[in-house]
Amino acid sequence: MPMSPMRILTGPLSRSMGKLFHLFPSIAVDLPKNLQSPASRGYFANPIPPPEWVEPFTDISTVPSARRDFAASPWVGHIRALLDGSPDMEANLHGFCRKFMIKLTPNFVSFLLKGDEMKRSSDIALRFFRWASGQKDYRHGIECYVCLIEILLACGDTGRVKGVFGEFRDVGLLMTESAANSLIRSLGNVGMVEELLWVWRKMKENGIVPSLYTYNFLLNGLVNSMFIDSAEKVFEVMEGGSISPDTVSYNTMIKGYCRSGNTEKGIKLLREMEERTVEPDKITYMILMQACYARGDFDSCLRLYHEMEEKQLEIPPHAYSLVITGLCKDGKCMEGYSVYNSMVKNGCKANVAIYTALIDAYAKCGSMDEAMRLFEKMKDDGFQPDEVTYGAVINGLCKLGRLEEAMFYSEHCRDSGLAVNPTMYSCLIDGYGKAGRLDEAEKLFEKMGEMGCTRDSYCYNVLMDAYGKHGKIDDALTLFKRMEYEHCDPTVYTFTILISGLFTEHRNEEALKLWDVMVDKGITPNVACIRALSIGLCLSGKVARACKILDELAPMGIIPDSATEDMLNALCKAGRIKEACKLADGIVDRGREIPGKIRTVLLNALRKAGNVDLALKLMHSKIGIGYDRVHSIKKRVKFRTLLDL
DNA sequence: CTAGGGTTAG
Repeated sequence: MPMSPMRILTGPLSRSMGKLFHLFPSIAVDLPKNLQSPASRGYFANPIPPPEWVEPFTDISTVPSARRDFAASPWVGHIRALLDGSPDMEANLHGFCRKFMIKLTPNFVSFLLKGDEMKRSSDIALRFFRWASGQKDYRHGIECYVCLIEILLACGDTGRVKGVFGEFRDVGLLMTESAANSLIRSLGNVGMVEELLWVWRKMKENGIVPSLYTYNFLLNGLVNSMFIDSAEKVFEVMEGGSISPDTVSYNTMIKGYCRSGNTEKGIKLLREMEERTVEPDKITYMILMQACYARGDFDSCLRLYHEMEEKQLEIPPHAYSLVITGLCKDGKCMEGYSVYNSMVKNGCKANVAIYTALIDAYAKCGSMDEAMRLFEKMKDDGFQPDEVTYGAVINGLCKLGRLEEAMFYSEHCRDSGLAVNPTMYSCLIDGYGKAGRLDEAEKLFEKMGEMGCTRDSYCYNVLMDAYGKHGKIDDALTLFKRMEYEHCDPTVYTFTILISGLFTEHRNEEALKLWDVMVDKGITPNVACIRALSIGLCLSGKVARACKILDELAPMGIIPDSATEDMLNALCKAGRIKEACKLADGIVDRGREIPGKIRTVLLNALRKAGNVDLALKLMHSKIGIGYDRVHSIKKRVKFRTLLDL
């Protein structure tokens, strides 16, 4: 009986067969039917042999030597193709291994677990793992558990990891250095500290000395789970031991401090690095710069960038992004532009966001022409402006009242296939509204709907504001109803606009009703909203009522700190000094503020309102002073006496 | 091993 080609593959000739396939791919045609079209035998989901069939022979030198035998085996491609997650997967694997007399080893199983098909689905990995453990004369090695755990972790499948890890712990395999390092790294990355520490203990028990890498993985694990104190302790152990912390250890600790909101401590550690001659690298600076940026501390961000420059470190593109956008947000467009220039000089390409930030900053500081020049420049540089860029341009133009140009760019934006978004519409509506061109504002508001653009609360708010500011509060109220009808949730701004508008029309009761509606909806009033209400009430002579409502806010955890000042300012400005004094006395009587502070506030309010005489009178009197230190007597003169004197 | 896409509105 002639030897079947199938048998050749199972024997020691398999490797030479592999070479033959590479040199003469046409040989594959001569293979028995079950290998050419394995689907017909139920082995493969895909009738076309997978690329692995030939791929391992193309460049064997790239395969690590420990794995070379597997990678070079021609049936590896087939067995991988069997890992398809089909219901017959286990049966197919079983059939294939039997037919080719493939003996499973932990080394081979872990090799297969490292394949790409496993990364796609943790289910397949787990099923393969389970199938293998049921095979005769086979027991999983520690590397198999490590691979499986890493796959499950990569899939974010923490629940199943816990199960598999428990099993792994119970099996009682001997811990190895590489297994410990892999596990500490991967468990650390997802913050499974309990399991990580078990591995650490096992490692120590088995006399494995942790390396610098092991320590760094441990630090990273602790930091990722926000165990900063523990990380600090480990770090101290390193400092006192034979393995000194390196740049990575410092970077990890700095990341930890930054993540816990302690950027200052992170910067302090950077200085310590310098003292101990551990060189900070670009990653050190990136961690710190990002932390500073996230906090809005753009000055520190810039300082760190300059330090990087001085140290002649390679500056990553993202660092430029942070510095430029930071400067732009601070309104320092010139400085931002100068950093942009150094970026270009260093061979870094800008991007849409950097251009957008610069355009926005120039527009906001009044250099609209410079902003438009950058807008053209970015296009010359090969960047297509996006919705945000158009948003910045349109906003800038609207704020300057250059509405026709703003409209032109919104059309231009649509013509370039970009959506005109609610942000742009709200800018335009606001622009027309502020210019008193209510018809056009309304038209745009309706057009949005026709264009299929969903209106957000901003769009309603700006139109409502326009109505309110032009004496059309009833139109604003109608729009408010429509907003509710169209399922758009009002915000604190919506209520502020309506409350101010109603007070302007002396419709106090309605304003107060809306305030209650707002509070009932669970919307927390902000400073502007409180100001609208308190000033509105004060000016309509209801000072006591204003004070009462403000007092009611305290139990809700809202401290209206500038409300007193706002009210006194409003009353003084309206020349209603008597009421202002009464209010000042009332606040002191309630014990809400110390008399000295109220005295200063009232004095400033009088001064601001141009009432110099009374301001001077107050300044030279003892009015409002609560405690006479010299005579140790409690003594307070009512503010009301200011007018009686 | 440690860092990695921001930017627009009242």
